[in-house]
Amino acid sequence: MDAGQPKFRRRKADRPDEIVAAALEIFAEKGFAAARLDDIARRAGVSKGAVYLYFETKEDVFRAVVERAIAPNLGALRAILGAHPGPFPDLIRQLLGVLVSVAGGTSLGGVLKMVVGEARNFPELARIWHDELVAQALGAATEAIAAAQLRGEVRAGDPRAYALQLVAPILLGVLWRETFVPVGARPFELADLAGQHLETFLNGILKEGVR
Amino acid sequence: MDAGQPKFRRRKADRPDEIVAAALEIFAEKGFAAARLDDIARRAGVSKGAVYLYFETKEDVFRAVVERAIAPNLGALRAILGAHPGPFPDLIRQLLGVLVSVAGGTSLGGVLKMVVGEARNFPELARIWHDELVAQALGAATEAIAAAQLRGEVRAGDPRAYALQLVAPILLGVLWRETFVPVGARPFELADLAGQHLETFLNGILKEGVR
DNA sequence: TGTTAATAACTATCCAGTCAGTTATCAGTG
DNA sequence: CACTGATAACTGACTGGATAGTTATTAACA
Repeated sequence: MDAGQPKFRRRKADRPDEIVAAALEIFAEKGFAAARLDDIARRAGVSKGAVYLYFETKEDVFRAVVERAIAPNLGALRAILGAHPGPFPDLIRQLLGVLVSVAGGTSLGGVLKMVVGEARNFPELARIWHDELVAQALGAATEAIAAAQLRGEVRAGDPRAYALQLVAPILLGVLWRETFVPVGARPFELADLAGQHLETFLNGILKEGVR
Repeated sequence: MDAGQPKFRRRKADRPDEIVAAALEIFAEKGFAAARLDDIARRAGVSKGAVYLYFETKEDVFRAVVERAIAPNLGALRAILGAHPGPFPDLIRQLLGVLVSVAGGTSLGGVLKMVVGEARNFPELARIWHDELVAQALGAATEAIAAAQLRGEVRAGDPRAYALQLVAPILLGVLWRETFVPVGARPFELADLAGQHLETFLNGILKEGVR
């Protein structure tokens, strides 16, 4: 036939990333079980057979997606903690800022949904996410809060719970966007939400007279 | 053969509820797609065929589960709003108390997971949950906060965002329990979390001098 | 022209939904 | 009270369709 375009290109180096990226979209849309490997392959511009050149099983693809989503987020977290801590309110402001930009700019929402939805079916993945990302982020925030308590900036109370309170509205806003906005709910503007929450949270957690 | 125990009992009246209860457990564990109707039937103490005497399709069973989970929660919500509002902090305290007891005593967590995880596959169900429960609860809290702002009790700011901030830590605590506790994470004691959050939130949202 | 990335058609399996047959239950009868 | 249909709740084996995973073959490209 005509030799216009070749039927496919051999691009061994790029395929795995492309497949994982496509899989992220499909998994985030449908969940693990309802996602068809054929769809993932098609979205990656490849045949199903090609997926099996790079991954053993569907579960393997899922694993790659979840693990890949950890690295950049962990990077952002480290970037904050690596910087000099500064006064407590600044640190919190920075943390929320990064959380918002990560939530807005990456597929955190989709992955969050996946992890929540498939935790029971893939406990090792939930564990990986917990151990390598969530627990570390929460732990870092917890330590920062505990340190501020020692310095007398922050009220008494469980610092780990304070850390959860800190991130909860943003994460719930993300889940809201993923879950209810597609069926017509009014979204929460994450930046505004974060701004207001920052005010309220600091106001609520700082000791009298520190402000 | 021996006439010891009959192979089954005819209990038409009780079956639907039993099936829905069993389905809730299985769906909450595995999600919609990965749940086998055979498992649901077995857990309900019945054969798969019997399920189809009472429900048209698997989706129909899922619908029943999600809808059934709305009623009691809506009831609890109405109970609060029906009572005289009282001063703002009392209302908030009450709201959080009910949220915690609902979260602890019912399968809110499992259903929450299901709705989040399957929203894209079942938009009508996400819509039902949003319209009939979530939006109403959030709307009610929003109104209460807006009213308190008018009375000068509460700071300026978006009342809807305040409402989200109010419930976020509890809901995230529930999702934490469902997602990460099974893989070894330390749980958040919901009652303690709510107590601390109540303090922080009120402290952060009330105008100076109101306390 | 040899190597191998990639395809496309195939197989095996799993499971939602069906249905013919079985059995609990009960009203009616002797 | 014992027996007997009649009824319909219930079972379990079956089917059809969908899809995870395999493989024989093709074609890119060095």
